[in-house]
Amino acid sequence: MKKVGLKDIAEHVGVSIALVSYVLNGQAEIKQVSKENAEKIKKAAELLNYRPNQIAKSLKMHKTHTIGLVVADINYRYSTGITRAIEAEAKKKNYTVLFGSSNENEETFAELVDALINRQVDGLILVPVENSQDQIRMLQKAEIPFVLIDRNFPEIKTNHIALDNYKAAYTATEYLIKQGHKRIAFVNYKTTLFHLQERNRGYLDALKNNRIEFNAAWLKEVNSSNRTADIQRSIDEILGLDDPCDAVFFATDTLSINGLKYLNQLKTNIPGQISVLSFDESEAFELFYCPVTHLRQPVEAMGKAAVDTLLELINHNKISKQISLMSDLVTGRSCRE
Amino acid sequence: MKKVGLKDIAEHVGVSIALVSYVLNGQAEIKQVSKENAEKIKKAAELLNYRPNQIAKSLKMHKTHTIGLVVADINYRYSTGITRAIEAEAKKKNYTVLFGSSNENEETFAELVDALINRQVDGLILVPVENSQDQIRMLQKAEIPFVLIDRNFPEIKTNHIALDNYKAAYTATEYLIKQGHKRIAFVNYKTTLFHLQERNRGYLDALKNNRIEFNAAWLKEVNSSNRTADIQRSIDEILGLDDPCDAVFFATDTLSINGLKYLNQLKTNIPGQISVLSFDESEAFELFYCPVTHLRQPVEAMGKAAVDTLLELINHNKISKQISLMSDLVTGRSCRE
DNA sequence: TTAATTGCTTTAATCGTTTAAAGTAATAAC
DNA sequence: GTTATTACTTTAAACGATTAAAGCAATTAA
Repeated sequence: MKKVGLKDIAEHVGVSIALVSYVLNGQAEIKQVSKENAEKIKKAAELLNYRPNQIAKSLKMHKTHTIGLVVADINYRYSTGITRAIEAEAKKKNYTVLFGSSNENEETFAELVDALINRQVDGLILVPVENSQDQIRMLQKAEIPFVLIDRNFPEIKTNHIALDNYKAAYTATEYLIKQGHKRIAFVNYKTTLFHLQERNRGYLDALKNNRIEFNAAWLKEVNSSNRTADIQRSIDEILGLDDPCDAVFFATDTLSINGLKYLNQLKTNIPGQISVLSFDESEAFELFYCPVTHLRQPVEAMGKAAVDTLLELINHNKISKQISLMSDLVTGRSCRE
Repeated sequence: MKKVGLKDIAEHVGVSIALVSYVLNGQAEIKQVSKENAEKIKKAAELLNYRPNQIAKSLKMHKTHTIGLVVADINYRYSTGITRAIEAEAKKKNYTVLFGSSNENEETFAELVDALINRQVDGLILVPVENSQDQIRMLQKAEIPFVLIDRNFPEIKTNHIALDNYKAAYTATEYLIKQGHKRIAFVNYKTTLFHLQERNRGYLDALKNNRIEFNAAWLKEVNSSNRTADIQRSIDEILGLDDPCDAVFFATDTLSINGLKYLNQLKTNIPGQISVLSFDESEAFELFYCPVTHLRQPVEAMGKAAVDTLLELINHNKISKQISLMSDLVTGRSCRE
């Protein structure tokens, strides 16, 4: 079955292609197409099962009604949540989402961004990876509409939407302190990513402002390429201190899932021996024998904000938005009361 | 910064557009372009930062080098796994993946398929939802290359790639029997989806062939729109029998996660009181106090097979493939030994 | 010397749309 | 009866690429 185009409808009805185009684009009224022809054209389109060729339309209109989304890793809970939220919002606005996962790899990230641009997406929503600054600057120079989400680079002025990571970490740490913990460990990735560093800062400031003297052995930085081993060593260390830690705060869901697995292996009693708190969410947290207290990110709001901001940019409004959102502390039973 | 096209390069160098196109498509040799011009053209393309407009190319070539993927629900573990696998394989073959999630909704499914076709994807990989038969038949009539994955309709002859669900359920049930279980419950969704019904059949046949008399109270069918309550009632019932079940086999990860949550709430001892086995995988399974024994689907192989089959369809037409894959039983500690 | 060949380049049609501009026939105005 | 207006419809040029086919020198062959 060969593809039917405007031409086929035009021939079938016996009018010109233009007329068909007008009618099918709802311009029948303003182009004063006769009711008779309008009717015939609609019928024929239906009959022949016409489907507009978006490619041709895009070429002519210089608009694809598509936005590109690059997440850091599709296996993250955050990624599926944000993808769903962005898709839902985009659909409402009649946009399609083209999607890719960089797997935290700088080159894959660049390739994806390139591929999306070549496909003429109208704009991009990006979760940038470490060292992708040049790529971001390139987008700015090329004047391609984009918004960063989840992460941003403080040295580059961009439109971005992210959690207030400092405040989230601060609040959570303070929560642990209020629960009576005195020796709180913080396990984070070793990274230059600003949003994760902000979590360190929040943790440290909360300790300081609550007059808890920080012990350098409490802050653990895990190398993502050696995650499992590093986490195990970190946990061994914080539990093996002369004054062992009585709480551990994980900076991401991936860290805590790994960590919990090891704590299980050690048959550690949570929260009896040590309290656990984590950033992000995971279905595993609910299923854990003591549901894990965690900081839930407002992915729906983020997704909506990202799409809305991007569409403003696409529609030529020179806007500058840096949106900061708050996380919810979802209390489980993994923290001593 | 305005977009640079072949024309800009041609003007910059002082040659025709055709020459530029030949050089940039690696046809310099066979079109016998002079080394001098070829060199100049390449330099100019670099200098002007030329990016081919894939939209224009697609229009001309009637090929977008894009495949559309519709998963059932991006929140399923299966979906992220298969998406990743398909993306990786597609990338190897130089295809891009356009992606959507139907959320198990028939209309959303139809809309997504439509949108992808309008975008002129070269073919589709689909996880069809309940009652999407008409949509599938429409694709066949329109001769659009597609392959079904995970699920299929026995009444429609299609190319599809899926687990051997019967055998998987059979093997797992038999495993439980071999471990000495006598009263094995099976919790599935109430559905017309063939692949889930096959799981019922495998469960039932395993009982029969092992001379265990089936008790109708063991087979529970959960309504997905009332999942949590239905699961809880099911579990109450199988535990409340005169002869309570000593094992429960969940037909999907979503069912077992919900079920385990409730079993936790009841403070049931797994596997002491009841053994648990599940289809699919989940990070929650690993983190559960007794890692959950489960049937892992070979998503990488499936993704590869799906892409390979689809590309064959796209390129050479007329093949017929029904690929059946085997699952692995990953043994945790949730089954009595 | 003329014709054929080789080496390289340009012309122009095409893909399926959109849309300004021009065309046409019927009716209304003067 | 001529001109203007109205009510439609068609023509044709884009959009940015690909690629047969044609064009044009310079070289070789007859």
